[in-house]
Amino acid sequence: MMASVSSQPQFRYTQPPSKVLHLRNLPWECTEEELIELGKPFGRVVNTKCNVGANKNQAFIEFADLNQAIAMISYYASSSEPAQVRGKTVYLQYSNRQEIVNNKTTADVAGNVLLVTIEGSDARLVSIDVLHLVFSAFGFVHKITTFEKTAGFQALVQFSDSETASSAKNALDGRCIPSYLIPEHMGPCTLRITYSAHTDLSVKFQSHRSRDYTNPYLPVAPSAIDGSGQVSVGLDGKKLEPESNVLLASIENMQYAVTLDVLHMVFSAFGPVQKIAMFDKNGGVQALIQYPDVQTAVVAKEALEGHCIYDGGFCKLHISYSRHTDLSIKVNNDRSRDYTIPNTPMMNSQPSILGQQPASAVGAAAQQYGGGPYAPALAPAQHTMHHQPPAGWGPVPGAQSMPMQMQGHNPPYMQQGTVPFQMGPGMMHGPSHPGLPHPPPMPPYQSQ
DNA sequence: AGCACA
Repeated sequence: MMASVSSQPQFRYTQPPSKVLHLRNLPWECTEEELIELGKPFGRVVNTKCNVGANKNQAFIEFADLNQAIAMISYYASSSEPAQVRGKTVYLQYSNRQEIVNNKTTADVAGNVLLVTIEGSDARLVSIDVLHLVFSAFGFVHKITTFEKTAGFQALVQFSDSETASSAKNALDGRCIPSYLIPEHMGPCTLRITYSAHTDLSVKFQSHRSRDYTNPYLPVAPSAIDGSGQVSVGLDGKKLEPESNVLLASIENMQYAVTLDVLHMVFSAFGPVQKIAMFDKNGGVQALIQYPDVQTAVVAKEALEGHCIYDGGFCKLHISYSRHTDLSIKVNNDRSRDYTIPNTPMMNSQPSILGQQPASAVGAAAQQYGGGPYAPALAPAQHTMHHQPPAGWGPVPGAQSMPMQMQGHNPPYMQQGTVPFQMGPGMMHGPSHPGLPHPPPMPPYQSQ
């Protein structure tokens, strides 16, 4: 006999699982949006096709992953409530196809990330800040990445949700960037917008090509296109970030421990450091460093941005201006310290971490800056985007084993005609001495 | 119940 199934079985059990589901008994003019809504609770719907079949009341839903399709089938297999669209029960089964084939791409499926192509002869002169400004009018922009493709200059703009992204797309697709946001000599820049298949962009650090605005310690550009003074200054990609006496340093590729004292020494090369607060952010370490004045912070930022605390691209600093002006240090510990409080035990808590006191280290390093043995450590890093992971090799003293050179990179810390690496007192040369920094090759302390 | 070429 027949197994006892309900009078209207929603499922056919003979189909092998597929990430494509076949739906039938749909209301007559079911939209793709309704299909997405139906499938959304179970996973990411990457494609749909509706109005298929003889009576145009069938459809397909394709999930990103087979398990998501299984989840939907499984749910409704045991649910007392059948799957419904507009109150009408729809019947689900695995499709006998493995993917929906149509001329639609993910670019037509609404998502929270937009793929923006900037058209125009001067398209690549459009800065990421202008893009941020334009798209922020529709909601909080989480991240932006820009890149050059055969299609031209493109950007991925990430919103919180597809609704916000859709409103931006609807308003901006085919439109030009407002002329007051770009210099007069630039021709019109038209935006062509589709949906991206991305849902969360990977932005490793802030740069002129990519930004992550979800970091609360980074300045946020004006959220509306209001024509105020700030909007015209974003073309160099930097000016929207107001200067501050407090720097936000994030540490990339942190192979070695970077302690509060290391940071204090590095940043003290430019002037008195008043306060430091370290914290973990997005799986990395960041620190806020407070100077008494903006000028000192500017000098420190300019000198340190993109430089590495340790050789071999380790512990690369990315520095921006914080919106803070005075840090609130509640307790002095190994993560936060207020150096302006006279009776505070500063180095005492970790008496022997440093080979040298910061001041002497700075003095010793000062003469070396620009070509001496210590210079490599904080030379400008040119490969800011894609460092090779250092697995398998350690920084070994001696020119014969410069790993980045061996990998065919132009080692950013190498300076022509100089001995690339020499050991010095207190120098860091491998993971066996974590916490020992290079003396920072900084300009001498300037008190003004 | 049924599975498409836009």
